[in-house]
Amino acid sequence: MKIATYNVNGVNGHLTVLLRWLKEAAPDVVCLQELKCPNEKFPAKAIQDAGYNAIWHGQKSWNGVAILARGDTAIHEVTRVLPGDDEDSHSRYMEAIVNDIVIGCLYLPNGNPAPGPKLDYKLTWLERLAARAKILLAMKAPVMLVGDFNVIPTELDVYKPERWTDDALFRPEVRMAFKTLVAQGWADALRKMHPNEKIYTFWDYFRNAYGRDAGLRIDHFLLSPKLDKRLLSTGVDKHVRGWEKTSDHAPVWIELKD
DNA sequence: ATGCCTGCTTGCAGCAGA
Repeated sequence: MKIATYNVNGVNGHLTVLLRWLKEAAPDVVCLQELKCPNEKFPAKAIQDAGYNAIWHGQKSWNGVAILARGDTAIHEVTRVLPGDDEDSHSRYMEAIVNDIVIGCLYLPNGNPAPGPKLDYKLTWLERLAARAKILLAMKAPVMLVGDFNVIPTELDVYKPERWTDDALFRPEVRMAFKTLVAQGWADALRKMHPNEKIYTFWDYFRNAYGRDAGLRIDHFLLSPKLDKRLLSTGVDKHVRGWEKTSDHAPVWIELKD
């Protein structure tokens, strides 16, 4: 089974690229982030025509997440809210059961400019995620937390670490929160499969970042022990970032033993 | 220190992204 995550940066603005990639990569399950459209504008028909069922939670202009499953595979929605803050109106989390795997699809807040209220929101969100993650792990079920974490875990995951020290993606407290989360018992799938390799999943639109390979690794798969045991391979479809009218992220995927 | 690009808006400049 192949499961992918892709921050599309506008599901309608980049629909052509999404459909082209779906056809090429044929993942069984896909977590999307940054739909940037309200629920009624989600391109459900185009995605269905491409052969995928979908559930989605959008929002006007910003955020938005979706889970897609190929063919007849059912998607059982668990929640579309990350518990812990009734006032939080951002569409950043969806949880569903697909092929007996619990999948948390997430779009973690960026947090910039930092310090400030946006960083505070990010750190609180990370705490809420850690609380949810702990509950999911305790279920002893196959679980994965997947998506755009907006966290650069280590210096190996950024082209020029010294430029990012004060950035909300790389600040010590953010990296520490991520590390603490992983230490609950999760496996960072891409890093685990490729311990010393430079792996990027995002290249900014500025200054020809993709051409210079000035990237970041911020899209992650965290696997519970049961899924970690089934992990076969991982990858980044980097070439997709080079397509016309593309997102600033590339699709990332893992393969699991069925 | 800022803007660089890009997508989105009851838009045509401003915000957010990372």
